Amino acid sequence: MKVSIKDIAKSAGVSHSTVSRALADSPLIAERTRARIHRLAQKRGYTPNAIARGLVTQHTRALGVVVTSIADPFVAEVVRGIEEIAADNGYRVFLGTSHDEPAREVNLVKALREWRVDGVIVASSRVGALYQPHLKEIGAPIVLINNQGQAGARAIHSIAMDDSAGGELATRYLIEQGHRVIAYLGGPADRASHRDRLNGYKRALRVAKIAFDPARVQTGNGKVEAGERVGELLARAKPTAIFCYNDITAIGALHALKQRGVRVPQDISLVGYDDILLASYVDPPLTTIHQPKDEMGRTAMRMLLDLLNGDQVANVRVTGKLIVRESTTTL
Amino acid sequence: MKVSIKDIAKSAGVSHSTVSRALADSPLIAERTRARIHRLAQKRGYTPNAIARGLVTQHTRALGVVVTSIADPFVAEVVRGIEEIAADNGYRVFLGTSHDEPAREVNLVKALREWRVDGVIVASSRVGALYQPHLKEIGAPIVLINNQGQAGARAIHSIAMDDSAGGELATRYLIEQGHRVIAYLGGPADRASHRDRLNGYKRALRVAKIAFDPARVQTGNGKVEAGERVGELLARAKPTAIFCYNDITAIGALHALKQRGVRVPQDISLVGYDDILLASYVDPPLTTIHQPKDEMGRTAMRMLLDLLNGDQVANVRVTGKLIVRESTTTL
DNA sequence: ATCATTTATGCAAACGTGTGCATAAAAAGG
DNA sequence: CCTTTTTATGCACACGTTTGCATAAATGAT
Repeated sequence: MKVSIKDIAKSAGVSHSTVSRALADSPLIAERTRARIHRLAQKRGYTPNAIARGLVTQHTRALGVVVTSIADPFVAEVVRGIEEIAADNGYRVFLGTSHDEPAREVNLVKALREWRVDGVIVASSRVGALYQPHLKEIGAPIVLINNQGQAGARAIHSIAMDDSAGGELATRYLIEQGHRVIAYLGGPADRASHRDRLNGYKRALRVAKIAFDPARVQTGNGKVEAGERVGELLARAKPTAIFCYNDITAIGALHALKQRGVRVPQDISLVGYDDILLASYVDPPLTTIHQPKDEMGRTAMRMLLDLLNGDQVANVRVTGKLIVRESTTTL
Repeated sequence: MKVSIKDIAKSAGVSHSTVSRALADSPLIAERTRARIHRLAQKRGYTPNAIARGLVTQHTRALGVVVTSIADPFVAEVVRGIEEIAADNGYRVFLGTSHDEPAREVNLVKALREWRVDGVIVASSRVGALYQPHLKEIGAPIVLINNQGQAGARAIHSIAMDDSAGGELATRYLIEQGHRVIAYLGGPADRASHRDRLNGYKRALRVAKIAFDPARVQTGNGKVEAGERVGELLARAKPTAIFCYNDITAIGALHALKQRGVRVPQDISLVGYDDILLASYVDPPLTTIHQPKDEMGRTAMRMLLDLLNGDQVANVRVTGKLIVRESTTTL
């Protein structure tokens, strides 16, 4: 049986309110008794009960963090950033993974409501149709990371990568290296990040007055297989450079190209996206767009803290940085 | 303001106890009122307050999961497994990361006590000297994953990789491929997993009647840099094969070898450990020891469930599987 | 119709804290 | 020394549930 505030009150011969105040270092309590009670609590190994405290104070100092899959390295980095700042500010993190399964999603939201979390951060690649309405019912501030939500969803705070800018950055770099026939080996057609990166790609072409050719674009699933299907794109578009939806896709492409004897970057330049750990260790190391993952987590958490503090916060849009490695060369 | 059990009691014209029982589908309540109350609760958007419930029932259905770093792909997979089973059984997971920093560790343990979690899973590469005694104070069942705890620490449940068997497995394989001069590019000297893998390495040599030569062993930090220092080992021991502490180290070695024109596996064979995702996508893909990461997480969680259920549980020891890829060849 | 059961509901205490208000004790002011 | 102010403590209620026990209503048995 855990020792409670009443137990130590009895030992000290005071009321439990005095103990409560003493432990909270309230100025109402005489220094002598305060010290005495602290010592006693220490000796008895007293630990305050966050449950009981939460019940009366009406806040829990607990946060919900919901992600699709913690096994995704991108997500893991983000969560790392969140947890770091949360811990530093005395908040606890409830982790929930949805795996994009509706059943798990509703379960998760229910749990967060039941626990009366003070705030929520969602780092879900897809904030489902089902999800969004449920979310606001939680009745706590919410920060979305990289949400795919339509712009219409206001009153919800978010921090997002500027995928459009990233796509443009990557493409412009290739153009500056002298490339003119640049292909885009994209991701899932229904994903906003894919569409935005594609838009950036188009914009860069437009600026450079290069005509956009749909034959130079191919969609994929964002996994290795998508990259391994680079052959079709090659045959159709005969590009000198390929901008890939993400590093994983680029690595798949690298694999396929190597097998058919196409050298990277001598024969073809390759640009990825995300800058996952892997990117610097494949051969050749990938030129890519770096996403500041843990920094995004930290920023999201800081936004949430401001929100909890009642402050106004502006949505944040971060731009990726181009990391030039050895998978690209001048033409 | 959230709607409470009393609010809907008032609407229904019954006492709050009746509502409580009705919502819990107690047989004490007449079917008619039960249904009526359920409808009402639904309409008013009632969500039970887990805090209040926890206070009276004395259990929270919340678990603490403490890890060193969620950004470690190994850990992430384990956590994924834990979370999956936990969620399926109606348990919530508090995630805490220690980063091997004592200050964070004590903070974490304190938080877990305060929250009165029902159980704890620790997947920390190092369960510090500081840590262990604090842990038992939590007063909840604990399952350790891959704990470095000395065997003396009984009454604590654990699931662990048999690192010794894994080290032997890897080394034996290299021997079977005809290698005789095999080096071990190890991890941190104070880590049990390092020592165990080293022991396995030695045992395999002994069985094959190959003399153990300390010059063929080098410690590292388990990160890429450790692998990049493979040059020293090469110069000193001139091995035909290297068994690496983990895949990350192996990848670093791969890099360094490539830079100095040493071909893998033609000139030297390389074996990793862990089978992280990365392992199959580097060039050449790594031969390695596969650790069933998410399965370990699931098993740990099931052990904890048994413990919570008052059942007796036996410690588990799992053995890794050898995955042969292209970084090794016969001599 | 009367009493004994069964069934359905309400009462009240408990979980461990925080906190406004009352009050006792001590200090200050005259 | 008496009143006023300050200082330190206790009382009691609240937070939202669950649950043992009492009780009222309904049913059944005779």
